[in-house]
Parts: sequence; C-alpha cells; structure tokens
Amino acid sequence: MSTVGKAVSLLELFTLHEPEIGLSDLARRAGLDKATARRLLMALAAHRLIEQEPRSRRYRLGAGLSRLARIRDAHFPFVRLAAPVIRELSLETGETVHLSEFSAGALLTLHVELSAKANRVNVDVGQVLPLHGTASGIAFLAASRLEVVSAYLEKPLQAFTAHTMTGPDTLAKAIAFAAASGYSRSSEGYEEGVHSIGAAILGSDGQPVGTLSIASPLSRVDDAVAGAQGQAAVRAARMISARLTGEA
Amino acid sequence: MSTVGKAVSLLELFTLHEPEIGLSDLARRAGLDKATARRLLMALAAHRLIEQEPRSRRYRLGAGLSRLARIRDAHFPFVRLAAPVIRELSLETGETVHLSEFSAGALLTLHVELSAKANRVNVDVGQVLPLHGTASGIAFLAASRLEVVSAYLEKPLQAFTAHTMTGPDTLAKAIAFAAASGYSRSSEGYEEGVHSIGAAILGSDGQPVGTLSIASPLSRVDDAVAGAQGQAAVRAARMISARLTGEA
DNA sequence: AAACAGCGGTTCAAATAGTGAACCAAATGG
DNA sequence: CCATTTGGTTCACTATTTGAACCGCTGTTT
Repeated sequence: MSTVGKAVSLLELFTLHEPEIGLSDLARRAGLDKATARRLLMALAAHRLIEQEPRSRRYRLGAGLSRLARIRDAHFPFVRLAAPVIRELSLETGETVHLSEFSAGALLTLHVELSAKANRVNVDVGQVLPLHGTASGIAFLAASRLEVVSAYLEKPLQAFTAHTMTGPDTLAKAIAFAAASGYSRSSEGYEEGVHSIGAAILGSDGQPVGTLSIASPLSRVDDAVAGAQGQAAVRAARMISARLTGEA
Repeated sequence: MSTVGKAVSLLELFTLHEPEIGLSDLARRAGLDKATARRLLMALAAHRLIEQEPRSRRYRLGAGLSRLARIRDAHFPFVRLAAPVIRELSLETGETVHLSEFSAGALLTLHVELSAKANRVNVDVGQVLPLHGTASGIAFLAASRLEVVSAYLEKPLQAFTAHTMTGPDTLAKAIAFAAASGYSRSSEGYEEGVHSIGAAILGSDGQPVGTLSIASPLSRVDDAVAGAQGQAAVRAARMISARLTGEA
C-alpha cells in the first residue's frame, strides 16, 4: 500500500466510540511499525489532520478535517439539498427517514428525521450501515455498476439478525426487485423488529452517491403500506438527485 | 517534505472559491510533478478523501472528509458547545459575533451569529482570517506561546487595509494589550469601516484553540462601548473554555 | 521496593516506495 | 486546422520509508 494510504488508514481507525487512540495501539491495528505510525502521525499533525492530547499523549482527529469538510460541503451540499426532502418524506409517511452517503464500502448516515410517533425507529447520525442487510444498501447495489456489485458479493457477508440476507442468490433477487421497482425492501435484515424501504440517490454521472431509507416498526407495515412507502421513497430520491445535478 | 505532507497539501489547495481543480493545475500549484500528483490523488481517492468528477475529470474533496469531520466534531464539540454562548453574546451586544478555530496558521470561521440590526457586519462561515490584522488573531497570538508568536511575526505580513498592523513593534504593543486585558481591539485592520473585539478560547492544555470576535460598524463604537464589549467577550470566551475542558 | 510490562518516542542501515522526464491520445481554442 | 494544453502512462533512478533494537518513563504486580 502507498504511504499515503497507510496514513489515511490511520485516520480511519478513529470512530465515534473510540475517538482517541494511543500510539502503540494505533500502530498495532494499522499493522504498522510504531516508528512508522509515529512518523505518519507527525506528518498528519503538521497539517492539523491529527492532534495529540498533550496530557495523555493520545491522538485524535484534527481541526483540519473540519475545515476541509466544510469546503466540500459548501460545494457538494448533499445534506443541505436533501434535508428538506427527507423531512417532508418523514412527515408524509409518519416514519423515521434517514439519508446516507456511500463512503469506503459502506453507507454513512448523514442526516435523520425522526418519526413523531412514540413507537418509532431511532437511527444515529454517523452510524455506518453495510450494503447487504439494509434496504439502503440493497437499493445502492441495485443502482451500482455490475462489477461493483459482484466485487462486493464475493466477500463473506456478516449476518446481523436471523433474517439478514447473506446468500448470493437471495441478494441477487432482492437487488433485481430494487432495480425493477426503484426501491428496495428489508424486514429485520439489520435489526429485529425494523422494516425498511430504501431508494438510491444518483449523482451527476448517473452513479449512486447515497440513499434514503424509511424505517418503520415491523408491526406498522403490510404490503400495501410498503408499496406506498416505496413510491414515496422513489419520488423523494429522484427529487434529491435532480437537485444534486442542478436539474431543479 | 514527506509524501504524506505532499498529499495533504494537495487537499489544501481546494478552497471555498475553487472547489474543483484539474490535474495539471493541482500539480503546478503544489510544486509536484504531474505523475506524482496523480499517484497521490489516486491514493487519496481510494479512501474517498478525493473524488473525481467523471465528466470534467477535475478533482474535488471527497465524502470521507465529511465522515472523519463528523467523528471529530462528535468528540471535540467546539462549535456545539460554543454556539449558545456566541448567540447570547450577540444578543447581549446587539452585534455580529463569530467563532473561529485555529488551523494551519490561520483562524477558520466556524460559526456566526449575525446582529439583528440593519447596519451590521456580515461574516461568512468558512472564511479564513489571518492572525495579524484581525482582533481574533491578535487575541490568539496573545494567548499563544512566545515561540509561536515570534515564528509568525518573522514572516512578511500582508496589509489588507491602510490600517492593517504589519510592523513588529505595533503588533507587539497590540499583543501586550490583549495579554494584559484579556481581549484585543482592532479598527479596520482587515476591512474598512469594521471594528472588532477579540478574545481567545483555551483548550484543556491551556493553549488557545480558537477565538470569538464581536464585529461592529465603526460608527457604533467608542472607547466606552469597546471596553464593555471587551469585558463581555472575555466572559463568553472563558465560559466556552470552561465547557470545553469539562469544568462547567 | 524490586521486578516487570507496557507506554511513547528515537535511531540508522537496509530496502522499498516515490519520483519525474519523456511520452501518448484526446480535448480545447485561436 | 494546427498549436497548445489537458489528463494520463511508463520506467530507470534515487530518495524516502521502514523496523528491529534501543531509550527513559509510568503504572502495576509480586
């Protein structure tokens, strides 16, 4: 791997649940020598992509990332353009709706509008969702190029519940359904008792950049409701795609 | 410079005003060979820190940055903790107040609360402010270690208006005033007709992490007003510092 | 209190990864 | 339509990266 790749993979070790990590730990997890890890960290720190807590000497992500992210968001305002549509979809369906962007082989939850109902599905911003096992993921795969799909399906897939689809055939069927109808459907594929409808959001090149998903308690959804949610999801996703590509 | 440093300096070429740049341009500005620049861009793209617009083939900052920035912001919630204090300070003074974080030798504007008055100072989120020439910058320097200050003052300093302080002696005096009183004052140092009061916000190690600044039309400020604003700015900055370090 | 284990950090010869001049083909633009 | 510039590629050369062994320090265990 390139030196730059190694440096970035150090950054990717930090998560919401573990935002500060020590040198030895960092090196171990990245599969690097301590000396190498340190040199890379110093290079990153010189540009404020990494900061070191002076007391504990542990490392954390730096302010430069906030700065760069702001520049990007100003130019590619995925969340800003999508948020109103997501909100409206949530009001229309009465369910929790969330927006995800594809990043590094998975979907990253960027925005959530919670249902007003007492019995609702809760989703956290920042949560990372797998491509299989979530309605969002299936919708994303259905909109992706074939080579991307087959590359993803080759790897062994983790089962999150007893209902998670992990077999290539089952997944192919779900993807085919999503490709045909524009939306995907998943019952308890990622969490027990949760039903989801997903739809892909396309960028200016026609490739999917992310997804939106309507998440309901399973008890509230039958085939008729799912169909209606599917139509609404497709409409919302198309509207966001249009805004992204400057068509609206 | 390290390879990683070169890669990051490529990222830093993107700005709010120029969010997409072509390969040759990028290489030229970074002082790198085209082949080198491309290899670095590819390494960054593999981790989604860079994206390439397929149509124009130009490069832009990638979604991975948004993801990493979110992780950082969740852990080091500078803006989240400071925003309410900034808002209150704006209401109290009736003027525009903005929050900046130090990054890569300058102050990055992260949050703004605009004055309700018709005649007000407008500041953009994302704007990069120099350390000299702004009240924020002077306050930041006054709270920094001496070696940081002298390193900064060694370089030639740009004048933004006829009133910008660029001489080492003038700046030293302004810094001494800020160090003694806790706040800094600047008249038209960065923009004509704008008066600013700045105060530094300190992190858990006692080093400044950023600043807040009250910006008023020059016509509305005399010495008495400036003094009152200074006291208010210091109080607000201390409150944010305390929240950051978990003392409140 | 002594021995230990782990930490962050450093060194330098050996090895690997990075570099850039010269080269395309394709897209601009005068 | 020709000149220029673009994004992209190649490969011999070389400078950067690498990691085992080494500090000194801190906190824990015996």
